[in-house]
Amino acid sequence: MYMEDLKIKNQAVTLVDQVEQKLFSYIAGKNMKVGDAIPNENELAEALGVSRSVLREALSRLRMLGVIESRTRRGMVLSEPNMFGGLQRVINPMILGEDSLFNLLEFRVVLELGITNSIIDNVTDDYIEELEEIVERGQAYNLNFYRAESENQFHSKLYEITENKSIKQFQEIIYPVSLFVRDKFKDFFEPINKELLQNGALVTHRDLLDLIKAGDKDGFRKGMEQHFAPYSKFLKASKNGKNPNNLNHTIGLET
Amino acid sequence: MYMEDLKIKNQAVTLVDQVEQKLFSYIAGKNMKVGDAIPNENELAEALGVSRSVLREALSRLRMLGVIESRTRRGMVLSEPNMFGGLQRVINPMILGEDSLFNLLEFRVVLELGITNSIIDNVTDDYIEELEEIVERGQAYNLNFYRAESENQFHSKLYEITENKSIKQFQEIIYPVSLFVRDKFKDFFEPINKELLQNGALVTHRDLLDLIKAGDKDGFRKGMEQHFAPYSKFLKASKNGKNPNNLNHTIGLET
DNA sequence: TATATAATATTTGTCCAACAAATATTGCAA
DNA sequence: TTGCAATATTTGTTGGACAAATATTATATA
Repeated sequence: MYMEDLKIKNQAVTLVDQVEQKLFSYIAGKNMKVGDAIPNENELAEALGVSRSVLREALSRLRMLGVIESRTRRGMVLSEPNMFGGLQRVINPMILGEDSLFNLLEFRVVLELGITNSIIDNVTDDYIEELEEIVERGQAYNLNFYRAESENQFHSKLYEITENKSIKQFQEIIYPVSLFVRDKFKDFFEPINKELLQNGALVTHRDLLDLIKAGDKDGFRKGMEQHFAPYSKFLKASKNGKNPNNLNHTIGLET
Repeated sequence: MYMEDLKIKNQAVTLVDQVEQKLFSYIAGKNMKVGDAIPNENELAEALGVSRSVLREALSRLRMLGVIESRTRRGMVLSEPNMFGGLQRVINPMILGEDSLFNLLEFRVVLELGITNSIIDNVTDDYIEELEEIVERGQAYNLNFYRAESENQFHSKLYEITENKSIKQFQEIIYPVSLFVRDKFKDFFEPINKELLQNGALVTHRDLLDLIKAGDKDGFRKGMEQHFAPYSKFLKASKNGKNPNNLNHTIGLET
């Protein structure tokens, strides 16, 4: 028996939770496909032995996730859910703790390093032209902090090149986290960027684009690693000083 | 005006949707933190000008996402949401279309290639020992299809080494997709694995572990790329034959 | 007075009944 | 057969009621 099991549950599992569970297993169990009809509310409520209100609270959850759609008199049908709809909702209000924020920042870096091969493989002349325009529009105004617009467009375009809608959607949802962290801890990032600039180790979007054009997988990946160096340093520092509150202190020691 | 705007909405935005939206902006707007109390249902319903039922259907959604917790008589408080709770729910029942499944498969490959650096940086003797045990337990029984248990444990452990809970949770949710696809299209994977085996190009978990122990970042990454080669080939084939129904045909042409 | 116990009030969880709005179906008329 | 009107059905929304849990208050006892 694990210690967790001893924890007093803040609330017994509610009827709605159980119904939600049953609905999901009903759908999964019947091997239903998108477009298939679902019994109407009265039938479901009776079959489940709960009131229509409880059922509807559960159905409301499925509706939010996009698992079902419903129209008056036409009933409910299964639909293809938006995989990251839930993520989008909970990220928007920044109630996430710093641990989660840092995890997401690292997630983004990892993801972007992971797609480098795919980018080189998939890139076309059209894509390169679009990247060119984005880079030209985004003249750096402060170290490697590009104008937010161009910054976003450039990285967004990289994901677009993978032609993987899920990855792209995910990136667009968690991208604001990078901005948030970068802004909140600018005291950490600015000296690092300054140092990189002095050492000539700053990898700009222009540099990255040139590497893409050269079709140099290893070079491009290493370029990306260097481009994300400030984030990597930040994440490393945050891991050493476990407690986020100590972060500023940790930073003071490291710079 | 975009064409999309012309599309007949399958249903006007419902009251519950609007209330959900307002609740999220309420939370975001007030800069609320975890643990903060939320007005009780009657107050909220009145303030929003909707019935308690509608409000509760919206609250039910926030509860599912873990944004709020509620207990009888103690009211509702903000809580730290589970970022991937929604994803977990919609992935479990395999109602996702093949496009989404393939995207998720690629997502996994990308992610695992992206964490290779982090793994080399973070790995400790303890982790290596755990990996050793996992590899020993999992003697290959059929080409590079490891016993499912060991397969899962090995890759799961790699994510664990990153010490990023979000990435690990994400991986665990989408991992079943790999198994599902691999099983569904085994006619595609088996000849490829056979070919890799004959060419001595099969990278096993043992090989990967040796690369990790050597601390060889480039080697480890290339090893992972090779380890995922069957998936990469599969994804490439699926992209060429756009229509998933043609996939078997495409495969026939390519092998 | 301090403490334990009982009564009370409040808040979420659940049920029920009704009506509104949309729309599929049926029946009727031209 | 086609077009239109009446009907029925299904989801959307409201309001009220009670149950269950628990915080708060009042009461009784040492």
